[in-house]
Amino acid sequence: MTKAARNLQKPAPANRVSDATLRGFVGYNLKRAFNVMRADLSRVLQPFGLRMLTYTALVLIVDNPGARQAQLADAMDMERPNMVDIIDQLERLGLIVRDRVPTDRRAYALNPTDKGRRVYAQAVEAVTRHETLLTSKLDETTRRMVISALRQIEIDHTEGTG
Amino acid sequence: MTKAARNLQKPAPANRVSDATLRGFVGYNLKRAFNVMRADLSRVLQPFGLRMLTYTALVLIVDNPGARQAQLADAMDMERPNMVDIIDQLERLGLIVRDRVPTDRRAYALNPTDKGRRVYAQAVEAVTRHETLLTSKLDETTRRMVISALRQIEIDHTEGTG
DNA sequence: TATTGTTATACTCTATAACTATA
DNA sequence: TATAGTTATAGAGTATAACAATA
Repeated sequence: MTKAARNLQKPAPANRVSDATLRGFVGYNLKRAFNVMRADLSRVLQPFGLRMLTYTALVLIVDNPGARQAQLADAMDMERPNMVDIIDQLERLGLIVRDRVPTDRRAYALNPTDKGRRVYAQAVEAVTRHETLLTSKLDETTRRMVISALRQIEIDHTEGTG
Repeated sequence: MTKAARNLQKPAPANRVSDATLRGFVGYNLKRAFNVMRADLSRVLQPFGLRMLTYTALVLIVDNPGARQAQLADAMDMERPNMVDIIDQLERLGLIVRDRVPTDRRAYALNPTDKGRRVYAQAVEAVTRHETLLTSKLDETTRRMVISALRQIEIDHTEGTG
């Protein structure tokens, strides 16, 4: 029996599940698009031994040498404890170092290594290609408008909370 | 010492972490907005004993009574094993039932209970209010454009993959 | 007292492999 | 052989509580 023939035998309402109710929400479409993006990004970052968050942290450290973990956690909008493993991994990969801050012996100044800067350049390039594919159906104006709208969603909430 | 005064004493590059490189990517803004949405949605759904995925599944089951788990997993773009716990939870909450399909004893027809339909109505209303707040800075045209663009991102990838 | 980094822990979302009972 | 649901397991991304060292 062909797949089409099989489908015809299935009960009508169960034949194809409709998500029409949910499709009207930005939140639902946001979740779906995010999932697609994350799965694809993971694949792109795998050759570098990176995942989404270690990639993000590496970019922030190269762009902001000397930043502390708490500042990084703040910038990534996450809790401090979750930074520890991320920084551990980047250090183990030899991409960054934890330098002691002489004026505050509680803190670490996070700095990229030469290797870290090289991997940064390669990874950003790979992610840029990934982004191009991801948004291939959007013209530049739409792409910018989406970025702007997503930021509005984020900022809006941040204002209301803290 | 005031917070502003403290900030002035910190080393310049570490003072404020810039994510300018990442902000140019749709992917990064997507992730940030998604995180905000998810945290807020969890709070909204908590009074119903629901989380993001159980809410999604409940809506799909009420809108598509009789659907099987595999179909639901397909609609939610997730692997079948991950549906089990979601359906278990909805069943334990008394919101849905697993009815045996007479013509295929391997499968379950998922159906909402009366309580499930009531919670559905209340939860969708609460999520609608949440969505309104989330997108309060976007006019209706922009909101629709964002939904359309997010869907393009998702569909684009789906075409390339399967 | 407050902050930095840390440990411990738990919850949620996701994926893969392999099993059972059916078909 | 293939499919529906399941079990077991692992990897990511989150959050909270509490601690030691330092400010």
